[in-house]
Amino acid sequence: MGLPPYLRIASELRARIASGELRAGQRVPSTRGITEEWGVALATATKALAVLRQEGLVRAVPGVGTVVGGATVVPGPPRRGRRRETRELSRELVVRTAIALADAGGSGALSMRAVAAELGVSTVVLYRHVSAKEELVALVVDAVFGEVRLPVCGPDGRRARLEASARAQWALYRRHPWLAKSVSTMRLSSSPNAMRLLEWTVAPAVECGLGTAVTLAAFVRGIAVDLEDPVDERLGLGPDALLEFGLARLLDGLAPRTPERRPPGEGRR
Amino acid sequence: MGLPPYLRIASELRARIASGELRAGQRVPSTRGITEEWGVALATATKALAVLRQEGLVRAVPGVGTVVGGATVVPGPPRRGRRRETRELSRELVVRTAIALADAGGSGALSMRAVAAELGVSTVVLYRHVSAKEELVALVVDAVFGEVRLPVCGPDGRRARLEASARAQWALYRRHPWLAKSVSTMRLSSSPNAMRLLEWTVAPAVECGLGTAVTLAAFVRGIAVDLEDPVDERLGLGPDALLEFGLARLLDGLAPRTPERRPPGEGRR
DNA sequence: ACCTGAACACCGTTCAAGT
DNA sequence: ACCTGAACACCGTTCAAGT
Repeated sequence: MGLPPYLRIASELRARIASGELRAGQRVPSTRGITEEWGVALATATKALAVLRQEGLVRAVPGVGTVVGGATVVPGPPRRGRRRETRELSRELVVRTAIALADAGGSGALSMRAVAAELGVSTVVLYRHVSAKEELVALVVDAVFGEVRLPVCGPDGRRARLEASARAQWALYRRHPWLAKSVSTMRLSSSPNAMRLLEWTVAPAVECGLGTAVTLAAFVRGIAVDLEDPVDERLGLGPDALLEFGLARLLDGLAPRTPERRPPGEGRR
Repeated sequence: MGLPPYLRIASELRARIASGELRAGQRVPSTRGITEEWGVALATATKALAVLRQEGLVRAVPGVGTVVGGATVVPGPPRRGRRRETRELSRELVVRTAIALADAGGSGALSMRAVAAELGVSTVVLYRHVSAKEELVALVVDAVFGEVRLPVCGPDGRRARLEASARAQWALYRRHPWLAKSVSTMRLSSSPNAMRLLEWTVAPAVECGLGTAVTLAAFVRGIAVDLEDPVDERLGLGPDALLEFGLARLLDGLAPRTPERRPPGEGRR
């Protein structure tokens, strides 16, 4: 039949829902899953899911994925006081919805129009909460970096702390494969939560400057941009193996196991 | 006046051309220059130049920038044989034009429609030479990596060779500030010229595996993504200082000055 | 057979008309 | 005063109508 692939996939999924094979609350295939099952590009998978979302058949749930069921209330913060029952649009809800869409559909799914549609409001309404998409992306990145839980008395050895920081960042990029691309379009230093992480990385006991933390962060992000697309194995190394190999070597340079050199004075900020 | 900023800038530049302040062949301000002179975003600068290009007042010249003068023949390869005089559209010319546009207007200026407009053909024509934008970007990246001139008998010391490779890559990213973002949307391993560079990096004499070259490349690219936007100095370090600091530490790890450890067997491909 | 204008399905952002 | 449909200026890609 002559349907474009994304419509064909959408109607196959629609049939699965209609037949009861996929029930309300159950997850439909993720974009990644769709690219594998149908052998199509990420953009096609994203569009297929967007069709079903538009129809109200499925919705994006933060931290879960795309599930069957009409767009209802995105789980919000615990209600306090006697506010009226209807969900109130807030900057936080906009940001949370954007994250849910990106988690479900990749970086291509993070658009002003898609966020508005998911919330059931017209696009212009978003501009009451953010000045432009650029600001939304910055808020989204900051919110995601806010997920990182840093131990208050973390490891004090330099190498251990740098490694802990790098692994925390890597875990974040793994959890949100679209994140590295979004980070690449903004200044990480404009995110308070990212700065908090960088400063934790080079806490006083570690005795090195912010440049060390930024170098580490650039390396981790440099590998993480490959997380969104399916790996090709031509290099014989997937992103995880690359991270392990490169991180070990970088730590050797930044924090030799036998401490003999201290990173040059870069100004402790 | 109520004109949007990009039209205001376009008409100011138009006036400079009309008055003779900017003459045929001379360079008009680059997008970077416009962002600084008028205090606007990169996208605005790009749009302003696009207006003038559409009008045929200026054109993008590979390796030079945007210059005054109607869209005529982009300098092509030396003509051989007795082909007719009219410029013939080829995949190579499409790629060269795309590079010129990106050099002149940043990564945002690399669009199918803009390339077609610059060549004076309709957009569909491009699809006779590339299958999709994705392929065009891959070709553009490969062509740019082809600019790197590698010494046939390069440095044989491991550290010296790794450093030479990293600096060659950095120079490329500096020359094409949009490159890192384009590379981030594709697999570097799909570019023959990039693979050539990676293999040169870990030539037999250097005694390490491709993983070393890929680690180095990920680090350099991770810092290079910040090259397109104007720096903020909140971290106290610009990309150049970051590269110097991080590269030195990474080399310490990958190729210690007193060679005592050899990178683990990663398979020499 | 070849070529391309117009369309389709998007995008971010703004304006003007409506309540 | 507030809200939003429709518009504007894009984007990548495809189709169908024209020569």
